[in-house]
Amino acid sequence: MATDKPTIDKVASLAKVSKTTISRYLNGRFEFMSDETRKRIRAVIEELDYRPNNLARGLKSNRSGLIGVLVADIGSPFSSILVKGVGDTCKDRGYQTIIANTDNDPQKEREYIRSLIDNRVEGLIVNITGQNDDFLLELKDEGIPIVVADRPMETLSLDTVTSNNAEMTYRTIRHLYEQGFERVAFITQQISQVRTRYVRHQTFLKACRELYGVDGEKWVYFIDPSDVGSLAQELQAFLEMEDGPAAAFAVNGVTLLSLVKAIRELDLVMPDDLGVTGYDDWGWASLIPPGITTISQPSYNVGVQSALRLIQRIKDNRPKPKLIELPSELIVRGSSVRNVK
Amino acid sequence: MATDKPTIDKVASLAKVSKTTISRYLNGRFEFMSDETRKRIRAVIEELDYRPNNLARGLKSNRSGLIGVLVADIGSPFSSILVKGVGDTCKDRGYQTIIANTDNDPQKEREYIRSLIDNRVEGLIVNITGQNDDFLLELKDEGIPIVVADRPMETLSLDTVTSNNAEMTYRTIRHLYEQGFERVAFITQQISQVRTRYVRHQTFLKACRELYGVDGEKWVYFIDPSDVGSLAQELQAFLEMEDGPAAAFAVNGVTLLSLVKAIRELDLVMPDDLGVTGYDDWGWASLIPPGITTISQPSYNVGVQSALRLIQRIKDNRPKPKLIELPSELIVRGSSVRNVK
DNA sequence: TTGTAGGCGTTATCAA
DNA sequence: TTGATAACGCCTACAA
Repeated sequence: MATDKPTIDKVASLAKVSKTTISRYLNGRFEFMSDETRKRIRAVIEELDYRPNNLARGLKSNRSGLIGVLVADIGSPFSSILVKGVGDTCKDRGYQTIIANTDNDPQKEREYIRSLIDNRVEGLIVNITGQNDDFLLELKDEGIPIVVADRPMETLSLDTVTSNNAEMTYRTIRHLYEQGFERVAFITQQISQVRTRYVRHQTFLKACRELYGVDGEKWVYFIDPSDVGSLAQELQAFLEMEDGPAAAFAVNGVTLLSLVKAIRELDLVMPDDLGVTGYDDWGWASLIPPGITTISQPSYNVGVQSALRLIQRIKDNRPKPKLIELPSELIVRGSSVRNVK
Repeated sequence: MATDKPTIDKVASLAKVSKTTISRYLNGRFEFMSDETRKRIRAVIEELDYRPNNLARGLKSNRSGLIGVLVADIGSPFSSILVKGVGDTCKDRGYQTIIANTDNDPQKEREYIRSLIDNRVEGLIVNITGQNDDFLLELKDEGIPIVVADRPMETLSLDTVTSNNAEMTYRTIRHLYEQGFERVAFITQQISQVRTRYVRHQTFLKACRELYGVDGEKWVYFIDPSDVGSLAQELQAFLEMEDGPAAAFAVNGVTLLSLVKAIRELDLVMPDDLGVTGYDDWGWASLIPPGITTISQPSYNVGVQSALRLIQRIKDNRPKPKLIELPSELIVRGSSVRNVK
């Protein structure tokens, strides 16, 4: 740095008071301060454009003003909008967010968490990979405030903010059923340990049993979203399996995108050849004729609520873990509506 | 925190050496350290799961290991992918990124920058709003390493990583011209002070002069992307203005999305009623029949290069500012290809 | 090869 | 109403 930043000592000497008084001023404790000194201090601070050093503050006070956020994939709209919700909320309350991207890699997740803690973040908002539960619980036991965003832990032993996955999945399958589709392909990435995928998968099976009276497993397709060709093949096979109106449900936005690509590759017409539904309304779903039926998640609000809960917990870490489930919205469009009778 | 974290003192006492030695160990200066003490220290550190406090480190050494990143809108794929590029690159080199979202608001931009500096970030990567040039230059003069990502400053007085906007815009208009479109609407948000918008706008005008021999201003439409209805009206007016094949160019991804929505609202057929091109290939452009012609920007790489340049500059802040222009790609799809002769 | 001591910029506890 | 002074956890001359 060319020009060295002014420190509290410099302010003190120019204002002709001790640094204790400056510190009081900085922390808004004017109770016993004469108006005169207060004004003098303010003048000096403005003059120097003095700003306290947060590292020093944090070191002394154990309050860094930093909140760590881990997301699985910042490149996906879900994560980035969630991050925005967190950021806006934290800013308003005097916190800065440090964001790290785990790429769904449990090892990266651990490394980043360690590093965030080294930077003395006051709390953590985690979109978990699902493979570090024990590690997270240790941290909790060490007293670090943690909120789990979007993907719950199986045990729910941490504060969790998510959306009503089971309900919406069921409702969507029922919608397809009521529209007269006679079978539904469930298109998903490997479940890995991702709890939302798991819940959606299980709910799908349940809906198949209760509505179609079948074991849904035969309609489940595990795919790699980047390999549209294979997906197209699988889809073809699904369609040829039986006659009658068929539909598909994509487990998340990335998968839905692949699904629509595969449909285009096969030159299928929605909903006649295949009814289409799935997770994540990312702006383009309405544009693809005849409009894709999607479940729109409250990502921004998940971010906001996670941040609020975390900040609460930073102030008082005693409360029992709480589960907050925010509602998603099923947006029905042409791709799942059969106009034939 | 329930269990207090171990400090360097604790490690020192358990390892029966002074904290100087521990500090040496932590910083990898084993040159004059006996193998035995080294092992002993390692054992104690593992045993305690000791990790140094970054705040204390940064306070003393003036190296926080933090890099600040400001983006205009983290919710847009452009920003979030850029952020990912920055994050990946920084992580590999031992830096953490603090990300802040300015919402294109110059005041927020200033506030965030101040706050990042309070946290002693070692450098800044900024997707500038374009209205804080003086402020940024002051910071530069104070010795803070800064890289401008995507949106250049008019004066180029800072390191800049961006893409070849002028070239790609010109090439796209020429493509439309060569396809026999007789006029081109330029759909844009308010330029504000956003340099990329400005450059694209100016290039459009230039292309109009050189190719069509007209003043392109009459074909420029300033729109609010969230107001699809108005855009549809304007588009209608543009189409009715004259006969002959007409096309449109959207200045960025957000605008392109609105444009396509408006086209759907008006029930226009691409490319017969309107040829469509524009910035940002965000995954869905290929899905909308007949496929939308887009310019795909190297966002990830802009992030990577920005980070690399910044880290270089953190090490040596003397070099003259450099402009790095990365190539974008024009992806021609059905929306701009006239198959009639 | 290792240790002593002082300081980084704050905050907090006393005492005045 | 204000000020000395001692931390916070680490790094680094300098000394041994």
